[in-house]
Amino acid sequence: MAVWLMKSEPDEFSINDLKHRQRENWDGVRNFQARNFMRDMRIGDTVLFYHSSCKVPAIVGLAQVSKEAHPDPSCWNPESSYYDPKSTPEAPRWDQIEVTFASILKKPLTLTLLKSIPELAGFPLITKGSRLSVMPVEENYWQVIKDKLGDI
DNA sequence: GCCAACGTTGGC
DNA sequence: GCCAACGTTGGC
Repeated sequence: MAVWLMKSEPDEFSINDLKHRQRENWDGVRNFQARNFMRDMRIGDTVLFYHSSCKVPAIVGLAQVSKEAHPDPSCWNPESSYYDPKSTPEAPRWDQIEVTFASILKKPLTLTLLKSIPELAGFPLITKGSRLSVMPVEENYWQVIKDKLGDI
């Protein structure tokens, strides 16, 4: 079973929003690398929910993949901020997955903390300039992070 | 196929 | 709000 990390701006969609809704389509991903990672996701995979572009960037909760990749209709909607005229229903370019809420961490794992852990050097989230919004969490990194999750 | 220009991400 | 880093676009 794989583990992934997904970024969301809490002003747009936070872990609390996910808790209230329980399930949510993860749409709007408009980066090929991130999309390809989503295509590798399988039902039941663990997702680390990360708050980005906010006061305290951090892993704030856990979720599970509950639907595998399928076309993201927001790219066909001219009203949507995710609209992409290059994607058509005949030739879908972008995919979404669905995640289901699992838990909110009692203590978020802040980016500052994660950066201070030597074993996490090389983890894409903390390498300089990395802007990937969806990334795999390799087994060795997952073991380290899991240790820091505490009581969930 | 190169690369400059541009837009976006996201930490600070 | 700034700006470094990166991805994408489009002219050539």
